[in-house]
Amino acid sequence: MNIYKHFSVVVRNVLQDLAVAGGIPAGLDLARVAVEAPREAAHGDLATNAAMVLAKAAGMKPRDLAELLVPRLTAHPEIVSAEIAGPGFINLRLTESFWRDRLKDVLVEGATYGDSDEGKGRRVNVEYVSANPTGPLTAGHARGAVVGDAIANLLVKTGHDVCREYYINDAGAQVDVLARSAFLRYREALGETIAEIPSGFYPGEYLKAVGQALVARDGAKWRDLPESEWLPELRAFAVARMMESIESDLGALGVKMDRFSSERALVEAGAVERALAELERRGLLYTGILEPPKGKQLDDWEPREQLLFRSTEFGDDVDRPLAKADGSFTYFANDIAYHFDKFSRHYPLLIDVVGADHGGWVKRITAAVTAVTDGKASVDIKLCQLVNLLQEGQPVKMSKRSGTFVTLRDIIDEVGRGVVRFIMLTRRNDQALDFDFAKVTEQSKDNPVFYVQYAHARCRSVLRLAAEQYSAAILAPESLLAADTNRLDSPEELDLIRRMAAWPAVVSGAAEAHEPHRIAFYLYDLAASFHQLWSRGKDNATLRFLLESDRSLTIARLALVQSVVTVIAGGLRAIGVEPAEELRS
RNA sequence: GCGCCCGUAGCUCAGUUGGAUAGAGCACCGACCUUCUAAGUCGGGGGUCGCAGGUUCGAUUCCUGCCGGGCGCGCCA
Repeated sequence: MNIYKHFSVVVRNVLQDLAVAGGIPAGLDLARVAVEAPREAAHGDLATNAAMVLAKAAGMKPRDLAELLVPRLTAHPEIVSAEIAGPGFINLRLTESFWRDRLKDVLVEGATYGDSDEGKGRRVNVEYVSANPTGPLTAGHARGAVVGDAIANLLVKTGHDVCREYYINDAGAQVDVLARSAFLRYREALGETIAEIPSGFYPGEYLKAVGQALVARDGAKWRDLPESEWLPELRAFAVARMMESIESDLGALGVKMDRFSSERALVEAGAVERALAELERRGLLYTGILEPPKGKQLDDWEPREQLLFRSTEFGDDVDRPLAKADGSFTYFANDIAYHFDKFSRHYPLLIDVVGADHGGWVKRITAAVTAVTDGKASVDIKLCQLVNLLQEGQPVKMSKRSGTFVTLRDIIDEVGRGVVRFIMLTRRNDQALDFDFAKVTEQSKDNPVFYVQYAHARCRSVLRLAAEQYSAAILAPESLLAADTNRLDSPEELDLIRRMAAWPAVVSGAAEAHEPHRIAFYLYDLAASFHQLWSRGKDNATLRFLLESDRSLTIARLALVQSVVTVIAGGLRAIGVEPAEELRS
């Protein structure tokens, strides 16, 4: 149950009743009425701004309106008290049994606790990673991969029909460079000595395997042919090899795409012409001359007539070129075609997870999507800021040009998949993130992955011990569901229950905002609540979970512990992390 | 020059889409281990939410202008 949505309905019903009774005018706009958690727990369990946002329209003072609402709210069986505070807030306190019933929600729903059908099966396309197929995935790609995948998971949990998609940029000049670089390695594999990789080629060692594989397949077949003969074949071969490696790296991270879309295939199928025809039909194309960009030195700037898209009509700063001097389409034109293609596949909601260097591209693609779909599709672009790789606080040196860089695979091998995925979500996506190899594997409170996993492991340890001391039957669903949860009455226990009750709303909010980092922060808070409760048992033996002398209380506490396991495990899985059974090393 | 992102405790960052006395962790000071894992917990000090206006019952949040940091800026992808 999403408690905020639940009580939002309660408040709205009260307002309707009040309108029927003539206390307030009928037909007030209730859109801004909100029920949320107060910042300070001391203020109560929930707060509503109803009296404040409706006061003006109702022609009343906020507090007077609140006075009318309070008795009706208090009459609700799940509400203990309602009091007016500050400028007109109504603070609600809920019955303890309401909170304890949420524990039953967790136990009954298990792994699906927090899931909802809010998305109503709406189709969403999440495009992420989309790294150029010219080399292995790097540390930088890891962030986009994790963010995109977690967003997709959250959308699935909230009842959306999600497509995880990778766009292969296999149509530009960079894949020709790849092909030529692979050809060098091919000759090398045939026994030639390549002293040094010339500039303008990719120097990476990973291309040796591509050269060898081609020899294995075709022998010396291509060696003495002119470039025009071998280029298309080598390009296709090398791209396919790169994509295999990329897919396998993504697999190591636990990311599985539903679809790989090839830019080249799209272009060859005439998708660009179709998309541009769509824009033409709406009168959004013209031929003109752009002003030279200011503040940047361009020695070779020559004013030139070119095909332009009126992106300024949709909020962009300048109109954007669609055709190059040689008549071929720009990357932007292909991008429009690709987004139109996604829309044509019946995805009205598009999410693009891209690197921060795409900042300047947001306005134009947003404009293009609106234009080419006639406003029927929207795109949300999540820019992921840099990941700074550190070792004990010192930057790890990387240079893609010289071919030395830290790959995604290196990082996973070093710290594990779960750590990579969790740490990548410990900042908002638009905030730069430090990834310190020493810190992320440290077993301390300073390391959020460890802290959360430790809470889960502690819970599992208690459950294992319970099964030993009593019997496995004590942990059976029917045993835990029959627990007398009224025995859970300490502030720490109730705090933990309240936090777990918030989980469905956290999932819903994170999914709606496309902000998976909220899950990581929530899990940290939940873990803290649990560690607090745990340590109370240190001071006072009667506060431990397992009590020989009191079986009924033990069962109630085991129900609580099982719920914590369920919520933490569910939360970790939502961001693609496997919960740990134990951390003792 | 223009655009986008960011500016919150000494440091690293949250802040539930505009709410009340702005929160965590680290660092610092002081407590707690014959224990279901002390790899942890509790307490304390610490703030002009970059600055100045505006919008309104109410602004860290929205708008405008400055200041500071990052990224990007025709025919590359």
